Amino acid sequence: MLSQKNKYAIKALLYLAQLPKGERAKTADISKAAHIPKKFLELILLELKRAQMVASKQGVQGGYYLLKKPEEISLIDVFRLIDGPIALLPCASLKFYEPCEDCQQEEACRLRWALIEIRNQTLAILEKISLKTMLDQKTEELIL
Amino acid sequence: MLSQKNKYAIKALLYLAQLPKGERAKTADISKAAHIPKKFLELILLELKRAQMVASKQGVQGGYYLLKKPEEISLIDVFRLIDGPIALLPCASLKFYEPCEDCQQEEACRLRWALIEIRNQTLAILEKISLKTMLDQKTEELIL
DNA sequence: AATCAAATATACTCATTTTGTGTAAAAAAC
DNA sequence: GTTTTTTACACAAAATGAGTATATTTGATT
Repeated sequence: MLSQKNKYAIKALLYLAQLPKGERAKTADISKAAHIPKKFLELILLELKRAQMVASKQGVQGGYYLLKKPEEISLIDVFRLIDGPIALLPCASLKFYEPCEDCQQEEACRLRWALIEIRNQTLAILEKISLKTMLDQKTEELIL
Repeated sequence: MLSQKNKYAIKALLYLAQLPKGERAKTADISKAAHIPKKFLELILLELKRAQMVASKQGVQGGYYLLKKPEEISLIDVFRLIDGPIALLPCASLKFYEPCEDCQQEEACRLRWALIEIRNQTLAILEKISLKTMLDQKTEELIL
């Protein structure tokens, strides 16, 4: 499951992505528009800033803005930044690999095989979905 | 991420799936073989039993055994039973649907669209992986 | 029927993570 | 130099995860 924080992060990024070129948004505005607790949002935006996804100006006309194009920020980047590994267990993770404590012979672990398969497929999906993709989506395309 | 419990559940099921026809396994054996705390395992097996995946006999020659064929139990069944929804948010879930509290117009939520897309793809993968699939896997097939 | 191994049920503990809030300082604009 | 906004750090409440403890029930074997 997506953490609340991750959900907030994506919503905030989507908000920034919709901003007219050159404009900035203050946390108060994002907070109100996306229903995100203001102080919590500030924390999240800082993380996004450290990851070079957004930038900010302080002061009266300040605020946050995207540092990359909407098509250059994909869900996978946000997920990894906020929630960490994509894989369902660390032993199957690409970027956050850690062996299982008890695992005797990792190579032979049936579960790990399955989880790596799942991870590979998930990566492929997540890479494809960018902020732009999300904004361009039409209701009709949705198959529920 | 997969909960520890879910991981244990799958490992226990794999163990049962490898058992010679007609044999039963006691919790102590599964616990030892798969490195699962015995009491915790009993809890998990009970859940699997209520879900009709396994059955048990009490008494001296008792133990647990699979109630279905290995090809009839897929990861999706176990995941849903133990960890709940597959979707990354409840608003995108098929079996555990719940609207977001703050969501004004769900139909227009960009994030939800993406999450439903992801869920659909994930479901497809998880349905395909059964206990049998996992046991049949060969090391060479693994693309890391 | 007595005994013993094993399953079942319930409640509880403990640690960690998540989700925030509070306070204060620094930066920029005017 | 005052206002507005970001930044930094510390703290706290709440939820969740992981596992334990204890007691009871069931069923096969002797």
